[in-house]
Amino acid sequence: MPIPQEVSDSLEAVGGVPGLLGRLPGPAEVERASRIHHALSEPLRLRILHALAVQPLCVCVIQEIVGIADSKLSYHLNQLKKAGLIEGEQQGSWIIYHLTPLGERCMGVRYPPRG
Amino acid sequence: MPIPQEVSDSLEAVGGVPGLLGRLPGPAEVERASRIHHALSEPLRLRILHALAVQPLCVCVIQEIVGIADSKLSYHLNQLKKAGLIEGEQQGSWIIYHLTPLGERCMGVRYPPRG
DNA sequence: CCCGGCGTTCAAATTAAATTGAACCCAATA
DNA sequence: TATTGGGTTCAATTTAATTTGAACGCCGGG
Repeated sequence: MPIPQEVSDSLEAVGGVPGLLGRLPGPAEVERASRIHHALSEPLRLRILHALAVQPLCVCVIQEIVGIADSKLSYHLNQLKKAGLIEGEQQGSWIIYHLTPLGERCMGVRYPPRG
Repeated sequence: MPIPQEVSDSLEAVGGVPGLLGRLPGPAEVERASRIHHALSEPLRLRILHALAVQPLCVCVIQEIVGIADSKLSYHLNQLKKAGLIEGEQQGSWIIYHLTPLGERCMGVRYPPRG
């Protein structure tokens, strides 16, 4: 009795472990998704993204919204940028950040409770 | 000239910073989402979820699929469980893990490049 | 009852991420 | 060109997450 019937039966149907392995996404796709999720895994960064989902904002206004030190904010903005979720355009003295298309798609996903 | 026109104009339209703050989700919702994203932020865990999206599996089969030490696997399964993405049912000697409804919804979301 | 397989738990060590404050760069303005 | 406001960068520290291996608990078969 190697493994439970319930498992081995359906595992047969997909070609065993090798068959199942063949159905999994490749490393590149998995790592891309994990990087995006990691960027989204901090409340502070989610809050920034929600604000930018309303409209583009310069750093000083984002700072008012989240209420943290400059360098900390800059760090998190950079994390979001590296993940491809936001971009910043220089406008004179200011840098105006906005969501990228990827960022917008991410903000469209919701995780309601008991789901 | 406090902040850029482009920003201040649209900011006016939503009621300034206070108005924008009112549009943001509350802390509970944000923290819930961040916990889910954190669980999804590791390639190993994503791989496990993809496998479970094909069919329920006992730990020993998951172990074959991901090829890591038992205790490490157990740690990551527990992270996924705590995030509400998977559940395990004891079947005799084995524990069979499966996606929760939330887990299934999460696996339906994709992040293709250049999006 | 004892033993082996299946999986979890625990504490210690490692590694990764976030925070902090000072220094810095750049553009605008006097 | 000196100065100020807006943001970033850097190195050092702190904190959080992951890894590792040994010990443990549970169930089922001799």
